[in-house]
This record gives sequence, C-alpha cells and structure tokens, in this order.
Amino acid sequence: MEALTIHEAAQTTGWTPRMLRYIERIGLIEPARTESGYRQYGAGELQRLRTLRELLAEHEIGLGDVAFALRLRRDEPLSGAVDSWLEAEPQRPEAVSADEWLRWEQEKHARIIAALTTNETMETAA
Amino acid sequence: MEALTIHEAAQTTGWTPRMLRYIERIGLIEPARTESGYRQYGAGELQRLRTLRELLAEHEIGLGDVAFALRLRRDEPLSGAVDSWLEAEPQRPEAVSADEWLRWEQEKHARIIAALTTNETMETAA
DNA sequence: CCAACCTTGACACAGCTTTGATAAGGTTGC
DNA sequence: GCAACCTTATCAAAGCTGTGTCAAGGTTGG
Repeated sequence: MEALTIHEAAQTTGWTPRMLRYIERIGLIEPARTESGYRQYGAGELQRLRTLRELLAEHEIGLGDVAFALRLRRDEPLSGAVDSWLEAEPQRPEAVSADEWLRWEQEKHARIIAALTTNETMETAA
Repeated sequence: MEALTIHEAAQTTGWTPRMLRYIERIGLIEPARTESGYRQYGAGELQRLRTLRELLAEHEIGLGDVAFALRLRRDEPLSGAVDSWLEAEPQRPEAVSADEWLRWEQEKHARIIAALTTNETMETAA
C-alpha cells in the first residue's frame, strides 16, 4: 500500500509526470504530499487517473471540460446561473401568434424564477 | 413584435453579427429563419443574448464553457460519466492506516456503483 | 557524499478557439 | 434594377491548452 512517486504513478497510469502536475494544477487530482513536498499517489489517485483517461477518450472531452464540470459542482452561484440560463431554452415556438408567444415567454420566465426561489431538486426524467 | 435581423440584434445586444453566428454554431442560441434563410431574432433571443453576456462577465467563463454545460445537460451518458468521476473525490483521507484507507476506497467505489445502477436523482444539499 | 530522484518555474511549440475581415452570391424594398 | 441588406465559406490573427524540455535547487538512500 506504499504511495507512488510522480514518475511511478505516471508509468502505471499512462500519463507523463508533466501531465500529472498539470492535472493537479487545474484541480482535478491533488495527491497528498510528504513532509518535504513530494507528491504521493495512492491507489485511489491511480484509479482516478486511469478512469480520467477513459472519460476523456470515450466522450471526446478535454481536461478543461472536466475542470469546468468540477467548478460547476463547487461554485453553486455559477451552476445556478448557468442552469437557469440553459433552462430558458425548451424548444422553439413554431408558428404561433405574437401575443401567444409573448405570454409563453413570460410564463417561462416565471417558471424559472419559481424554480430558483424554491430551491428544490429538479428531476431528470429518464 | 417584429423579429430583428442579425445586424439589428447585434446592435441591441452588444454582440457582433459574427459572434451571433458563432453563438448559433456552438448551439447556444439558434434563431428561427425566414423562408429565404435570414435569421430572425425575437424578444426571447434578445433577452437570452443579453443575459448570456452577463453570465460570461460575472462568472469569468467562456462561451465554450456554456456550450459544454449545454452538452452535459443533453448528453446523459456524458453527464453521468462526468458526475460519477467527480463524485469519487469527497475529501482527502488524513493519516489513516493502509487497511482502513483501502477499505474506505472500496466502499466509496461501491457507493458510486450503487448510485449509478439505481438511477435515482441525487439531492444537492443546500 | 553522490546518484537519482523530487520540487517549482520558465521557455517553447502545435493545435484549437475565438474573433475579424473579405469574397461571392442571394433577397428585399423602393 | 440597384442599394443595402442577408447568406455561407475562407483566410487570418490573437490567445488559450496541452505538452515537452530544461534549469536551479532540495531530498533521499546506500
């Protein structure tokens, strides 16, 4: 159960030491340090490094994307703002009358406000 | 309730026509089109363009970040994968024994698997 | 005490993103 | 029918990302 050094961790996970430092810098995996500052990668970190590789490869995303997702989950005001902005985009109103469409927009806005003030969980329908 | 052309929309929202096309290309705001293909920006789009500006400015994020958030919300396998990867990072285990720590890691993994297989909604504690 | 690690920091380069400018051509309204 | 729009496509520049490499210096273990 010895912790690995950065070079050892790099070897067993397929990253380079350089990238492990980069991944740490963007906040994704921050290994413990020894007294003197050496990084220590344990089994958990190694596992996460490997699954991180898969995650990037399988979904065509970048480290920056994962870092942003992490930021979203840590910065509640941010995720709230992003969510409410995205929320205001259900589907395009087809050919509706101007009045009808305006009312629909206003109701949508009201729905968003309501969703924001009552901070309930929203369910993602399967 | 007239729809604005791209130049008019750009003027009233502070974007450039070029950027409105770009914002459309990355999927954030896709205005309706006339028969002949001209973009039509309605009040809803204008509002969203303005709030998009605020969103970017207030939270130091980029269009690509918002586009990724949109992708997250549309691509369930992706968001599931990202979430479960991020989930596996509660806090650093302090000085614990190797056995203890290994067990803790395994349990964490089990928790993640459980959370994945029973696709229930997770609650974001306030 | 020295070889072989580790640390941070800097320079660098390829490739992608963001944004502008410009070209070639269609639409519209007077 | 022409001025003033619009469209798409392309070239280009500026900036960011991901990655390598090197330098100057600390740590470690025989």
